[in-house]
Amino acid sequence: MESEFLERIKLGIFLEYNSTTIEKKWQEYWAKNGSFEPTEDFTKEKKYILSMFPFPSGRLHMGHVRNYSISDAFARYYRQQNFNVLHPIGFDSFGMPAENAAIKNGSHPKGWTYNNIDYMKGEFASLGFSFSKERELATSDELYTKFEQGFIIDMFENGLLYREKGLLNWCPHDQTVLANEQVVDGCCWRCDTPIVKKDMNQYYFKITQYADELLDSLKNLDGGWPKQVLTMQENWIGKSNGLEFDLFFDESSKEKLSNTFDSFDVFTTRPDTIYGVSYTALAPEHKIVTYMIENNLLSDEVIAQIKYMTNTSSIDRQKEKKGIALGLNVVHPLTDKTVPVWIANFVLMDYGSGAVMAVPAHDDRDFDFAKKYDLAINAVIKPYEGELSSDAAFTEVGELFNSGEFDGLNSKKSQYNIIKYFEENKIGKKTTNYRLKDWGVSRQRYWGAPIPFIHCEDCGLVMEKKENLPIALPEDVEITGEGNPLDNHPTWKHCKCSQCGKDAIRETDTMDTFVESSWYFLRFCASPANWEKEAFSKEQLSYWMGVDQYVGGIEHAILHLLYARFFTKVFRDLGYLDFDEPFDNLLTQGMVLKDGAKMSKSKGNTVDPDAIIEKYGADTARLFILFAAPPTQELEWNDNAVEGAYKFIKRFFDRSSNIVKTDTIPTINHSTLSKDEKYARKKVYEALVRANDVYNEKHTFNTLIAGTMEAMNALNAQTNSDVWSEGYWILSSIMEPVIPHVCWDISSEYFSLNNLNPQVVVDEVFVEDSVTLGVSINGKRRTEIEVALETTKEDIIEMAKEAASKWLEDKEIVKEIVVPKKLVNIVIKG
RNA sequence: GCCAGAGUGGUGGAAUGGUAUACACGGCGGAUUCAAAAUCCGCUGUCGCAAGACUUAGGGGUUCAAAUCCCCUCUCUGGUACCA
Repeated sequence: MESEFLERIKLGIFLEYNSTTIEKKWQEYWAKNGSFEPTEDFTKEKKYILSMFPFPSGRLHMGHVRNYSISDAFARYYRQQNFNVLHPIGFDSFGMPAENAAIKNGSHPKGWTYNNIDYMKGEFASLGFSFSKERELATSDELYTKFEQGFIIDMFENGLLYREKGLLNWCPHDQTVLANEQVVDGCCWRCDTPIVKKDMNQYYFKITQYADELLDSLKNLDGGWPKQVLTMQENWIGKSNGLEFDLFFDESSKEKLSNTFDSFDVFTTRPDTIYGVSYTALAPEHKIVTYMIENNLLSDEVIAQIKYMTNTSSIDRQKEKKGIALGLNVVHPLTDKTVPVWIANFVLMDYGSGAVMAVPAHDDRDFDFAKKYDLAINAVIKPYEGELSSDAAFTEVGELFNSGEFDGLNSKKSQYNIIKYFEENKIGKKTTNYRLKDWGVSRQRYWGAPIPFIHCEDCGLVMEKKENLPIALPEDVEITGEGNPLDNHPTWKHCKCSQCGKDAIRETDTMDTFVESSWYFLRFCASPANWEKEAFSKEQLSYWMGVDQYVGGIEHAILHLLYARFFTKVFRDLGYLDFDEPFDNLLTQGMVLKDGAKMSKSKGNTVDPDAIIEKYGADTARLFILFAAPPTQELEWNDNAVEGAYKFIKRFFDRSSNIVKTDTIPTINHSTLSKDEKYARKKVYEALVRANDVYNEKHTFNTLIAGTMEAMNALNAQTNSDVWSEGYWILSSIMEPVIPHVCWDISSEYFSLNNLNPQVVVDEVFVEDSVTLGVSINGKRRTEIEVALETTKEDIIEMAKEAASKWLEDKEIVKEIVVPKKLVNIVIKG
């Protein structure tokens, strides 16, 4: 008997799949029913599924679609599993592109931003993402600014925010300061302009106070976070242990410096090489150098060279080692020999103390410099095997010599002894240094949250009163690209001192936008009913946090993810919350490529999500994106494969006509089924088993989709309508997180939406009467045998030998191995 | 340089010690059609007429058995980089 659909295929009649109609219908249904709002019933088990929120640039790109397709699959799955799911979205809406657009086309940053947000909300809806609507927010909302400014004040009061003059990274194009984390290869992370150093006042978050904890608690994230990200953060924090000690000038050098300085301190991670010190080097910005310039102790020519060094961008400074002898000497702390003091361009003022001891014999960098300027190279470590070479520095572990009482020690182990010696004689101490710097957060731009401080002539730097928050941006500004619009505004900055009431000046710097993204995930936990009243409550935070699954791009591995961890720890210490880490599990999705390159406007290889939705529908876009590669890998766009995804959905929709309407899963007597029918059931339940595994553990949606396709192929090879119905009951349930619209449509048409629930695995479908075993000779597969399930091991071996007799002639059988239900391996000799 | 990750058909990828190449794309052939699209069916790792042999970047090792574990080399990707 032929099934109805085979008849229809012959006649060319299909169920017409119209993505637009179906998707619109269900999007309206979800919106009307508030289907994706979490409940406030905190007795239910929860899942907090979060994707990194977008900057409202105007339109979604494929990277966004991938990001939210992944998080939406998680959210929808856990909703099916009866969890209380929080899957919120917002917009990281402050930032320079809004101002750049204003400069370019005269729009107001606010209007530009909120227009974009409206458009992008429409795109989210058309993709069927199951975001909570009630909790949508934009970080440029005044309500958001209000609470953020409150936090800033709290942090300032607790010494976690301070203002200081310092050498800053300045982007000449964007006319603003950048954090170290925002300088990429010496250039601005946004516009690629080479950075220059500028001396100015700036606000800093004291992130270095948390350096140790940020590093140590990375190990608690092991397993939940990709290793790569953990390593990147570890390297970024850059903890190193070593010895810090003072180098004292000799008498004549002290005189030259008019006894203003008698020493400077240096840091080394290689105290074992201390006897090999043959020169020392200061950063060109070092205070001793500055003193010498100011007091005319150096020739004009030398001063010009120093100025050149300090004004060179860090990229150029790295090209060639340059040095200047200062004509000063220090005394070696252990040998009392004099050691010359140099300026070297490779010594960085902002690491350690801006001065180093140099051991050319055992450090590549010091070696290059010594060769160039013909300085002494004193070896003090020799290899355990082989000879020391004079052509290169020996940087391995070896045995100490020419090192006084430490001779003969293993260089690695001697570090402890040498540090101990320095400490006992009070000439130095064990120290830890970090690469991590405090986070500079002020920006000289308009479109950001104002820093809520006031400069008063009498009181100095004072905080704004909390009841006056938010300090909102003025709307009547001119954005020209020249200077800081807040500073140029005629009235905005004039205010009264919050302490003495006298006329004062408002701080015109605004905050780095990474401040907003450092706590938005906490704001989402707040019940919208209380949004006006409070930023969030401890009770709500302790229910929803930490984020069970965070999904976003690897490009945020350091910046955002480090700052968000820092804020969480600060908020904990300020008593706002009581956990240590914000994100329990992190999935970093790969980039979307086309023709092997990242999709970008400048390369002209973008694919517009709206166009794909219009042509094929949101379900096709989502299916392709989740099927083409595992989420953590790069995804190569392929128009043909998109077409393939569309065809699968069409087929999936069309064959649903084989379902017999039912409100419960059909009961099937498995033993009465034909071989094809049994096989189809097995494939369906295999897909179910795989689905649970994928959603909970492996996150390889591509294999879940492949499993569904296999099950469809198997269903297609049989005609039992109960098997069809059961198959669809399960497949439309496990595929709902991926292609929600078409699954809801089928489910409502045939199952009264009763199948979008946890599905029970039926074990009987996996029980088989016979099994095919591979037969291998010496591990190489040669043939196969089909055996009944209860066949004894001996019989299996006999059958295998017979089947493989061709390969066994004249051979001695050494061993026979039977792996139940898998294979037989026969080991032969000769 | 250092640190991490990866290398499987023409392509995206599957298999995490047990029948390598699932699923899909592309290609080829067929059915349907006046024709095309759509749809359906079949074939498709390499060499070979076949029997068969070979095949997971390359080399070595462990094991009855390795894409998978270990060692070496190469290549690619990402991060970081004169960090003392």
